[in-house]
Amino acid sequence: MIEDMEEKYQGQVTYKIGEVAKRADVNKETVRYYEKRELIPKPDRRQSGYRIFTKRHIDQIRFIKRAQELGFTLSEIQELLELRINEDTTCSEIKSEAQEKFRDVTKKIHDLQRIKNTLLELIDSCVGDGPKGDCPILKTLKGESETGKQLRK
Amino acid sequence: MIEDMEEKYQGQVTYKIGEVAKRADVNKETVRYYEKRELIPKPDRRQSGYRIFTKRHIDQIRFIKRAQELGFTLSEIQELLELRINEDTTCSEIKSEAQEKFRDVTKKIHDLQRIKNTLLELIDSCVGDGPKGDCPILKTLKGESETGKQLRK
DNA sequence: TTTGACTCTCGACCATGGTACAGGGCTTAT
DNA sequence: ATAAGCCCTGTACCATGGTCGAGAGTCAAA
Repeated sequence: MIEDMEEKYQGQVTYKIGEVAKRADVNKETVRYYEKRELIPKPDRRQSGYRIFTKRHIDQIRFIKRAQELGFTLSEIQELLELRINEDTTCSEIKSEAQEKFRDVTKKIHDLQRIKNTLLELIDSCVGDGPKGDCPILKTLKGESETGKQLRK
Repeated sequence: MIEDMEEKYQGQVTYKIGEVAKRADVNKETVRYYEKRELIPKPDRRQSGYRIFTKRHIDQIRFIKRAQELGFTLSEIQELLELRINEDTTCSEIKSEAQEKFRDVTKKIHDLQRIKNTLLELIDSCVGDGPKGDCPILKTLKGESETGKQLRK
């Protein structure tokens, strides 16, 4: 057991939380939050209680951020990280996670496309003058028109 | 002032919350939630405290559900409903709300499309055999490859 | 009249991804 | 040695859109 954690990092570059946050471009609170959610390895502590971070931590936070940009949720990222840690994990398992996400995203685009088309129809159907009484958009939302029927899945 | 609300609805079709929920295809709790959020008019009460709903309420909940399908949030729907109530509201105001939503949706589709393309690139770059050590997907997430640079906005 | 199904309120809880204190304790440069 | 500027924990809070349960009261059919 190493008692003095500060000794363990002699000669290594370490970071305090503020530095980590800046380098990974996140909020300090976010770093603590990721630690709590076990998305990054639990950092050692100085005797004062200060967290001792290394480059690994920064890299991992960046990893998380990139995966988020790809639409992975934090829970999914957690799975991804577990795969990464597990020695037996194969490339194909990671690939299939990515494929599943791809399918999710594809579906989401489809749904939005449907919504977009309906909105467009509504907008086109509305001349845009006169009082709201005759507004075809409201009529559709009320379920009074033909177009409205398409809204129901 | 009407003291006996039950009298007020003599000869009219009224509904209790369970019936409303069934007809509008939502949870009873959702109906109460909408009332609390002022998305539906406050129903009168019987002497027992039971809510008295009419067809108007059911229609309005359906309106809300349709608007949700179009990607409006409850807050936006609230605005829409306020427009509807306001006598001075014109058709063109409603139209421009719809247009704004259309722009939102279009942007969201764009973002997702970007994500989808990146995922596809990643998937294609990975042969899918061998250990995870060389997995190009992980490498990209780690920021080790060229593709990774595209991930950063 | 009894009994089962319904309704009431109120507060807590769910997931998601954080943010914002308060009230302390360190650290570091001057 | 002192003060600014870090860091710590813990808790509460933000938006979003609900859901659930407890404990009590009501309604309606047999």
